[in-house]
Amino acid sequence: MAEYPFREIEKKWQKRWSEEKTFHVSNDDSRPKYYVLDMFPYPSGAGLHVGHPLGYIASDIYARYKRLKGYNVLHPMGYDAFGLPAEQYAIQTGQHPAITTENNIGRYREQLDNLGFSFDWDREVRTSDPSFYKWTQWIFIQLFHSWYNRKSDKAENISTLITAFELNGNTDVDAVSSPLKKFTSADWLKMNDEEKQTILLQYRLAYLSETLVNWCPQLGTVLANEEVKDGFSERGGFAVLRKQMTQWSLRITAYADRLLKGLDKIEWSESMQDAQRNWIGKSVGATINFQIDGHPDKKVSIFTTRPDTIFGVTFMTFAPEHEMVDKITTMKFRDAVKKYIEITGNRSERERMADAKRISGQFTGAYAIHPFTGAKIPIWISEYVLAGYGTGAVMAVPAHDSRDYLFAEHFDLPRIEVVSGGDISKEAFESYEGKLINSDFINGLKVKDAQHAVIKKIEEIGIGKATTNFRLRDAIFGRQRYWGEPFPVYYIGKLPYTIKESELPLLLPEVDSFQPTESGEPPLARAKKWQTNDGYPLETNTMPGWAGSSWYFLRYMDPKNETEFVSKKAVNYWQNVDLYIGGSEHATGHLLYVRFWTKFLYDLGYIPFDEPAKKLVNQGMIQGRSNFVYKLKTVNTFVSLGLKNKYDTIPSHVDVNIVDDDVLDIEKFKLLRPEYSNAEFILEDDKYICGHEVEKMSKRWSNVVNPDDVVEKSGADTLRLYEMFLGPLEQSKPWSTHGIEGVVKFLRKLWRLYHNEKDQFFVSDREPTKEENKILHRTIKKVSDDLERLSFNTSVSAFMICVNELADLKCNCRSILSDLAILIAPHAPHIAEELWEKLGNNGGISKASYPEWKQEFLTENTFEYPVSFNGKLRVKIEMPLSLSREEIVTSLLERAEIIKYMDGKSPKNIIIVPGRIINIVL
RNA sequence: GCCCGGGUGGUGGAACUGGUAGACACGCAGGACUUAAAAUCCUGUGGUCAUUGCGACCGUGCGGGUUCGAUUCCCGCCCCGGGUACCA
Repeated sequence: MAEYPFREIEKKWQKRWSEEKTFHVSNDDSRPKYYVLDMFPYPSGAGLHVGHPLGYIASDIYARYKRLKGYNVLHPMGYDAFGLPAEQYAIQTGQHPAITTENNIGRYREQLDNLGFSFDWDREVRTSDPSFYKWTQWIFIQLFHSWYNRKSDKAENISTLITAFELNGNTDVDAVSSPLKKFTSADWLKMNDEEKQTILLQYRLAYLSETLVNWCPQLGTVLANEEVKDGFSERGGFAVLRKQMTQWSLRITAYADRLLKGLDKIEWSESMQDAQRNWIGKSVGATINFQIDGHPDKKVSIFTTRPDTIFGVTFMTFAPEHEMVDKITTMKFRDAVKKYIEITGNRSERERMADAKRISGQFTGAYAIHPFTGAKIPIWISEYVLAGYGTGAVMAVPAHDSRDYLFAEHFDLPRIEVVSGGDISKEAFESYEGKLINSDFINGLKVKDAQHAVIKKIEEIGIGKATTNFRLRDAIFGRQRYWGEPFPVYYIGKLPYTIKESELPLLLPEVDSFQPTESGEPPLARAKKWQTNDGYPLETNTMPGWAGSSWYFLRYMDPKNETEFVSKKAVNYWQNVDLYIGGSEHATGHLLYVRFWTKFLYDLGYIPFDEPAKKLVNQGMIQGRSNFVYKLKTVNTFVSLGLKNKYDTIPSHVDVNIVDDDVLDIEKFKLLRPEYSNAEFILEDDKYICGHEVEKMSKRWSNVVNPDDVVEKSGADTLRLYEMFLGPLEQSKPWSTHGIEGVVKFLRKLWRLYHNEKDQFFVSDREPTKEENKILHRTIKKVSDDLERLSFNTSVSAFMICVNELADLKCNCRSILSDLAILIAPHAPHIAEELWEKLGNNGGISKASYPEWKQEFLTENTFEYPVSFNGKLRVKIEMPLSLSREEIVTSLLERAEIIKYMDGKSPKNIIIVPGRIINIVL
């Protein structure tokens, strides 16, 4: 029998969907809306591999399902088109990144089209397109002209801040800002414009500041914290140094608490929420001021989460960069301190981390005074205290903090036990379970109560207060690169101003080279006339990769709008994303920033919601399965895996596309490279068996499998079903085509239900039997339940069971097969469309409505009860479901097989769960 | 170290609220059709013992516990994967 002609069918329907704009979505629709979004890809030169579509297939199935269920579904796709790889390529080859990007997008589009996705391509966005980045720049301008008012707990226009300054200076303002001195309204009114702007800059949500940044010399740019992994750049793996630079930052810290609280009202996976919670890192405690011995005018402020342990303080530690170090270090220790600061200051991020376990520090010769006991507390400096967190200084309590403990042990400093319950001769006792001892007025209190008591006391005597700290840092927002959004900013002197909104977009200028200038300025400094009409110089930094992705989900709603980033009408209709699917690697980058921008735009009243996505699902990674060949060291001979231990060999990766089930295609291998053409092989069982390993799917490991190849061989519907059938969406798994044959067979079997032996379309108009209805309705119920909880793998099994059962009955009943075609349309849209058309329908299956399951076809009269004795399953007994408990017991005790297992005993208890199980306890 | 996720047949996995463990599929074995192969179809397939039949026992990483009943809940441990890293 001929197999079903998937190549013609798939091409035919893809063409028709595109020509008829089948998936075009209107903003003007009376149906309820549903927004299904994929994280848009960065179009790399390598193209898509089979791992990329996993999430796209899942979201497409869901979008198609929701459409059949009567929703108006927004399901768009676009490209995160600015980024480093295209630019690195430009530096190497001189080809403009716009061209590289355009080519790559073309390739991506072809590959996506090949899989039959139901995207509305009229809504495509590209972050590198001026009509898109015009609005990225516009949002930046809004950030620049906003400040965060703690009193209203939201962002406000900077004009409200200026009004406040004019009335009362900044004495009455509660803002999230950089550190600032207090000034009065009189002070403010006396200031010139430059002074005023300098102060306002400290309040803006987009601001310039001189900070310690992650500098990557090889990439020639600064990186954000989440772009640095283990001291190396995430892209390229280059070393990262710490460097002091003036940089644009976004004041995401203003939103720390709201970003944390917002997690409770969205349906994101627990691990994703945890990752964000940890990254935000809220800790509640107190700041306490200590006087410095011999410096009555100086006090040092420390942050602690354990104010209860204040009587256990035996020394203090400052970060080496702490501004007070220089002022308090005594003559005797000056040289040693200077040397320590030098050594630690010059180390790269990588060295510092590698050395994290080594304990180092230096005594300054200075002492702090304990506020309650008056004791002199030695002040040390050490790398383990970070300048950027809290106040950059800690009160060290070695008995109850493991880092302080190790430090004290190393430098032979005393420890005082103040919370009972541990053994501080062995290790620090960090538990909250215990009572305070050796602690004056808090003796005998529990930890929590002691904390409150200490905070109350320090607030009373004015030496400290309750404080909350966040680990989250403001996000550095500039890159010294070409291929990104230009800042809509110019400078008068050192002060930044934004260009007029009417002058947007500020187009990325042409440059003669994509390298930094000789004086080390970013590439934009090469552009001719990179200045305003009035001759003021424009900013030469560009925005980082995550700028566009922080709001792109809004643009899809209204992608062609030239007067607004999104119209009120569109955003009020579509609201936020209902289901967002993407990789978990974006937990602390994109997914935090997009939440931040959403909250910001909400504060300004531009959008009616403050979370971008109600529900988020992270698809697992499809890993590569690499293959290896083993070459003898001295000669051009390759030895099969099982025999390689007998020889001295060098393993090397071999292209997985010429390996089938670990068996190497020797002829193709010989053609791979000239030096292989005369290679010799030592085989086992006449075959060359390759070694294998699971690695990331990457060109570098020759283990990339292109979806186009799978589609060519088995079809798009097969690939879609197979990727879903592999296992739960969230789970990572290595790619293997081992089970794909099962899906191929399934689709053939489905096709045959609608055809006779001669492969002619043939269905019957007779009424369905009870049994056929039962199979159909059970499947409708199962599949829709599975889809609602995104259990795609089990929905595929349900289809297989259904088709197997209908095939056993030789069912060719039109009404059954018609509903079945609709059911499977989300998963395998091409074959479903074809069958739908053959069934005599016009207008396409995506306009059909999803069948409803009916209880009447599923209700059973009897049930085959599994009967256990003491929990061990022994027999199965069929019984009517209408029986009462008593009738079941009576009926049971009459049966021979039951009596046999009773072994003459009388049952202590008989547990009956109707329709489930019977357990007889003897 | 800390925080998540996970350990189920030869393999991918199923079992949704504590109720028949191993659905579905791959692989393997045997058979039918065929000159042959492919395709298709049928049968079997967790382990051990018994196989003349019934069957019996063990079994969801390991050790305990709760329960009539535990892959599912609780306590302790081991291993694998991911995130994070001196955050006071």
